[in-house]
Amino acid sequence: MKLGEGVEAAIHCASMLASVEGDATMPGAAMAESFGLSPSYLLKHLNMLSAARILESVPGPAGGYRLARPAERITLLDIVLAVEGREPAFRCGEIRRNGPVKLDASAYVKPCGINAAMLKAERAYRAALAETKLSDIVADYATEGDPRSFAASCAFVARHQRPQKSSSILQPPKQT
Amino acid sequence: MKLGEGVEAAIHCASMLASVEGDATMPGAAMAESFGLSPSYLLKHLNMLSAARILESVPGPAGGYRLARPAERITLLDIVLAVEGREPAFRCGEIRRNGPVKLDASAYVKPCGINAAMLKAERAYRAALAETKLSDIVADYATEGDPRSFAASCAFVARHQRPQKSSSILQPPKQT
DNA sequence: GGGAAGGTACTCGGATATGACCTGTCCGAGTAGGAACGG
DNA sequence: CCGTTCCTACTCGGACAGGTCATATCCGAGTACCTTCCC
Repeated sequence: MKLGEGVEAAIHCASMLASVEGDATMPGAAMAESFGLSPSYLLKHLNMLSAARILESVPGPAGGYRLARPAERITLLDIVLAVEGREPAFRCGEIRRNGPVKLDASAYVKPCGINAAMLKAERAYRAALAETKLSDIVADYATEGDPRSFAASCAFVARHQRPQKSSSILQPPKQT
Repeated sequence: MKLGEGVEAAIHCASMLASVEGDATMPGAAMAESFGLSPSYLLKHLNMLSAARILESVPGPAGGYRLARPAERITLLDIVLAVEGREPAFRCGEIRRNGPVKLDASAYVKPCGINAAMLKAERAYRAALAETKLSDIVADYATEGDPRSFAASCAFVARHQRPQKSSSILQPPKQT
């Protein structure tokens, strides 16, 4: 019953990526600097998020990461499952049938009651995570959080985000 | 997000101990044999349960383990917390303040919204575990489980439980 | 024969090796941008 | 002056060590029962 600390980093990065405009990207090194983490290690978790289709990665000098879909359609459950794996925390090893007395396999067709109870609790856990969207986190941070911290985050995002070439068609790169 | 397999063993042992009569005890080695586990390792988990006042241990040749209170007053949450520890699974490292830009400490008085959301989910998890009593597990096993498996468990308990000296006053040990 | 003392066997309890997983780091593949060169 | 080519710098991605915790095991402390000895 212990979550890796990569979960915290992943959620923070995702909520930061929710603040970038349009299809602009943000390098993983910038986010690592923002949270005081090892860049190479953070890449590992961001890679898991992109493998789960939560983030998109763009290679190249102007590359980075961005959300693969709007923040309203990303839940905390998506992020936690992507980083920690989709298997339930409690795995029934069916130790009840490991005893010396060997019963017929037909005696174990009914699922283990303990397993059912543990999985019911885990469904409640996942349901609570699923009803919290990433947009809720961002909105709560904007309204409830300290204005100074929020302003600093916005400035950091504006400084490090990299607009993409396709978006530069909409906005001419230079006005002369 | 992964529970140790000792949790499963602990719950199975506790539900087995719920079937012993009165203040009789059952040795840990018997339960280890019943589930095909390493006796020495199972003792470790049973020791944690007795440290949490869920089980009582009696040393000596007629010793063993028994429930410290009725099964109606033991929940799955008690067992899980005793084995896995009481700390929440998600630990907020406050990485938001680890960045290069140093804000005043007053900017972080409000708790992290991510931490609040994760803890809310964990409260739901624990609440679901807390509403399942050990007596429910046993009753469900007696009614829903396979009769052959239930009979085998009862026979195993009757064969390995050790009545205590104080109870032998109520039931004379030998009838001649 | 009765009681007491000693020995034995069985139990739990803690201290000690081993292994797997998470953590942390490094180097390589790929691409966009810019500079240099030729037309 | 414009287009093409090459180069460089920056990015992600996967492969490689180290640390920490769960797993597994062994040996010691303690107690009840049994045997033996003494009265």
